[in-house]
Amino acid sequence: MPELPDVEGFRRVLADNAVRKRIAAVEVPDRDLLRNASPQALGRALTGKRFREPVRHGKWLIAPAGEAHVLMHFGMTGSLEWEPRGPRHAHDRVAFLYRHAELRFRDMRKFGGIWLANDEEECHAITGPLGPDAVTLGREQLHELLGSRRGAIKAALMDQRLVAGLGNLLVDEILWRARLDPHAPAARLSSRRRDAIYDAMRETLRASIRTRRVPRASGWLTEVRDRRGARCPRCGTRLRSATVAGRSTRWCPRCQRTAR
DNA sequence: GCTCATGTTCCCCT
DNA sequence: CAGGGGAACATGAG
Repeated sequence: MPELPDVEGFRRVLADNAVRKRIAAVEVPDRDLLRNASPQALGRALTGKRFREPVRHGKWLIAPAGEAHVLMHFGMTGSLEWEPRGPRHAHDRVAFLYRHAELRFRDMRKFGGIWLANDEEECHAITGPLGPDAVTLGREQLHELLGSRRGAIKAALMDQRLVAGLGNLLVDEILWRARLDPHAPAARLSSRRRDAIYDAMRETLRASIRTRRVPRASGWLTEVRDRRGARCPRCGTRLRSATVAGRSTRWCPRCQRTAR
């Protein structure tokens, strides 16, 4: 699931439940998910400490605790759950134990992970270069970023170094709303087109964050995109399907144009 | 059995 | 250096 709206939801799970409470212990049912620290090192860094206010940047969640920062990335199937102590889910890979509950890092496919950093500099080294977060991105900022970008608009919006937080579903949804072909060259889009992308991004993010995920809502591309022979919710034209920017892509050949 | 999956990284090309 | 394409990672679901 995890795109920006999901991770924003996980940030709230941590912020609403686990912040400022004493971490009693850390348990690691699957150490594969600890990417740069041993279970012992994670336990030493966090036991007896408390998470402070977590920050989300794109699809990364960063929570300071004690002298350390815990970084989480959720890959394709990760999530963060606050649950009473008791039997864990088979895919719980790391558990932060509290007095009466646990914060559980769950991840079926194990593409996600948890990192430990000592300072901000190490955080940046772990996340790699990230563009401005999609939620706080300004209209003019988007225009500037796209202006110097070669290649398809979809590839540009998916590139975390350019804009952080947009994933495959969101980008297809945004381009569908903006009526723009995913293959359209990112640079030299008309100001009208860039405005349409920006407005579609704002609205899609707003609605998705509210539901804590990209909804498969009526009137959205997401509602139909995985059906064979799916039709455009707007005009009924059969959707096109192809790999763009390395990802499965759906778009409407009638309402989404390449033209500037 | 087969294909595909909301992410990232690495390798090889152009 | 910038981008594109493909494979790999691990584990299902249909």
